[in-house]
Amino acid sequence: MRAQAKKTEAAEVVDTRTRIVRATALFLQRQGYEGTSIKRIGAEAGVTPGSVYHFFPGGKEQLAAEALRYGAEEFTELLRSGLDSTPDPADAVAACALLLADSLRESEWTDGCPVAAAALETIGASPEIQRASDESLQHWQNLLANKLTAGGIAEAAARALACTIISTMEGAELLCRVSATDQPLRTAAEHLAQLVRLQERSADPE
Amino acid sequence: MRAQAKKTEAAEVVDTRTRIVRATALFLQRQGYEGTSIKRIGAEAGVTPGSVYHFFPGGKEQLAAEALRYGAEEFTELLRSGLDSTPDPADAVAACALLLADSLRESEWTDGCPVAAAALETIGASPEIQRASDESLQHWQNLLANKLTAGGIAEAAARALACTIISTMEGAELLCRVSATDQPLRTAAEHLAQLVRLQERSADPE
DNA sequence: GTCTATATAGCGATAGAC
DNA sequence: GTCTATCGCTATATAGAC
Repeated sequence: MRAQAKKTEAAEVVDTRTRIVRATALFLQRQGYEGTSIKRIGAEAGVTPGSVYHFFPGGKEQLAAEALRYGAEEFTELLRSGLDSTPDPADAVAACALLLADSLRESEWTDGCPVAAAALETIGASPEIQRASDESLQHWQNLLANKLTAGGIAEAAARALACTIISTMEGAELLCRVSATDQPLRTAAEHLAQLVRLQERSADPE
Repeated sequence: MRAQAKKTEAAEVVDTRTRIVRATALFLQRQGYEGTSIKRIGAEAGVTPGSVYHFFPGGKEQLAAEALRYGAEEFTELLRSGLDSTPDPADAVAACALLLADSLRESEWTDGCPVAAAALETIGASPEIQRASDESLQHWQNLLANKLTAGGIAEAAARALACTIISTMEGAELLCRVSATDQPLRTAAEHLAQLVRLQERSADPE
């Protein structure tokens, strides 16, 4: 059999550019932006710094912005998975928080949100990264809002709820990782479900 | 009282060590841990790097841990101010979120939580900073829980609520700073007040 | 497209004069 | 207690061979 890539093979083969983006996304989740060097990214991807700059002439900032969007897509999948797990919006939101807790514990709290750390480090300093962060956070809120409106919650209330859900999940993730426990996200799951049910009742006073 | 400092003076006089800690706390809020250098800290404090190491032989890590606690105390004061503004726990919690929004907007979203950025960058890499972060987050939760129990909420429910309140405020701060709007924190204030009232009713079914 | 080699700068940290 | 000077290292980024 040839050495070339077949999707069915166990060891996935990806092109160099993708390996670089993946390595960057991983380090952004673990150490943020400033703590991640092009040299280490290259080493993880199996290339030299020169190759990194070949694909990303805009340097570290361009690479980070693209890796941030790449990593954000993974969290989008987690959200989709949680939201599709049940038709009930409140239960679905709780499922998302619990999935996140499981995912974080799996990496022993090392691999977190690809947006949070990099965004906090570069606010007001890198418009490129800030824009990518903002778009990811907005996208997640849209996914949630769609589920909530589909469940009968009014548009405005759904958008507000979606915003608070992302806020709470982001903050609870911080507390989980710092304390190395899943309690904050499990508690958040409970409270967010209560909050969703509260808006359901407000909108539908039968 | 010492001879050098008088609190009533307009231009506050502080000793070198305190100036270094303050400068570090400021940079931690703006750029996080990795993006802050000893050289810049010294420049901001008006001393050379050598002086910084004179006061902090443990280096950047020791200095950051102490500055983090120093900066956390400022947020403690903001929390106290919000909690003391009204006897009603739900209103008090909302007041805290709104005070935070005002404080962030005042710096044009540049100066954020002294814990969040540094903690996310150093999880699993600096036990010293991680411990200081954890203690600050726990302390804030204790302040909130006391207010909630004083308002008639049962101990366990109050602790859980306090955890979610800090989670939501931390996450909403991230969303506010990234989007340069106060909407996430204002929405969070509303939702957190609803959540507190919900536990009040559960505990006291009159 | 990937490499070696390097330019330039900044980093954390230390030694020792004053 | 504060300084100057510097060590050893790493950073981002570039130039050019292959």
